[in-house]
Amino acid sequence: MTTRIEYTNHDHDTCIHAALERAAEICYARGQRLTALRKQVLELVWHSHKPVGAYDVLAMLSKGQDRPAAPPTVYRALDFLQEQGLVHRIASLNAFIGCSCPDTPHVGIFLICEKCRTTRELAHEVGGEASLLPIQDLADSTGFQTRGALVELTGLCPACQLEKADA
Amino acid sequence: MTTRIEYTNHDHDTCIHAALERAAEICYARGQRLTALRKQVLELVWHSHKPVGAYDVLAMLSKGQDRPAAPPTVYRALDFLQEQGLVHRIASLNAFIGCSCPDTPHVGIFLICEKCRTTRELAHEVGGEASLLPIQDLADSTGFQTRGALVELTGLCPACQLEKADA
DNA sequence: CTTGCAAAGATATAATATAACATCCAGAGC
DNA sequence: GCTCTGGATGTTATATTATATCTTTGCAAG
Ligand SMILES: [Zn+2]
Ligand SMILES: [Zn+2]
Ligand SMILES: [Zn+2]
Ligand SMILES: [Zn+2]
Repeated sequence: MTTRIEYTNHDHDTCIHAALERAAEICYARGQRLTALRKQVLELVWHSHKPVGAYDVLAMLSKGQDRPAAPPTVYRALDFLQEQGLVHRIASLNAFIGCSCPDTPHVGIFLICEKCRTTRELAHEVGGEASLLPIQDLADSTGFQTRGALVELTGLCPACQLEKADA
Repeated sequence: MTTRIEYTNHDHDTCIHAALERAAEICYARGQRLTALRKQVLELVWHSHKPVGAYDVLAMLSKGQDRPAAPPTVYRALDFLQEQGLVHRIASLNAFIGCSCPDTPHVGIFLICEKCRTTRELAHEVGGEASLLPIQDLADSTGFQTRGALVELTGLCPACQLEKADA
């Protein structure tokens, strides 16, 4: 049984804070440096439960600064965060989202709402990784050696289904 | 049991020809116009079993022309071909590949070789669509209403595994 | 102190994709 | 045949995403 998460009416500051704490622990344990910039980018990515573009991060990062940041600044930070498994890239949106379970490496499985863009990661949930096995098996049976994967489902989140029914 | 397809040493002209024939039939049956340009773009996408970028198509299309084609020309043709299910977009590569089973609409499942880029579509094969069911079920259990999906596995194709063993 | 190295800054440019408007052309109806 | 019409294509400009390259900074080991 999968727990249903409601993103409306939740204390998102807690989400952000927890993510930053865990990121710091993980990087410390691995001898990696979660610098101020990297931490700030991670915080901006966690700004919502919707994937955020690199240039959105760039804009947020630059807001109120005398000199705006340049693209490589953001991309480098995002590269680091991806390497550490702290964020995932959503290929279908050219955007990034914080990983909800960065402790162990995993293939991300994402449910992306076409209407509100709210995106939920399933991989870490009960049965998440297991649900990939049939595809893996099929790939194996063709002699393919899988090293990475990308699973993105698009559709309507529960909240947006209700809205649609109202209209 | 899945049939193993070898892309080395096959008569690829036959692949291309068959794909164009079927595309013509499908478009005719649907009252859609497979114009000369669209057909040419489809042929260029089928040029290999590797995903091809829009600008690669553009370059091939423009070769030997007095005035080179412009990006919208190619993107419009690719949009049409995608709508008709004749090509798929590979999000992780920003590239396009001919669909090997365009008769019925389906979610593409792709095996992408990291070394030679040869890409194989599994969705249409025995068990292909079925292999998505566990993920679908998991999505359903969270109340998500799935409308589309994207599955891309990266790794090594059989041929490149052998090469690696040689080295 | 200085030397080395990773991170970040700065500049330029590449690669991918779309907006907006003009023109063409095949087929329907007269 | 002629004209009207709508989809397809041509054309120009620009938006969006990402990277290459070189310089500077900051920190810590020796
Ligand atoms: Zn994750
Ligand atoms: Zn939604
Ligand atoms: Zn072939
Ligand atoms: Zn290969």
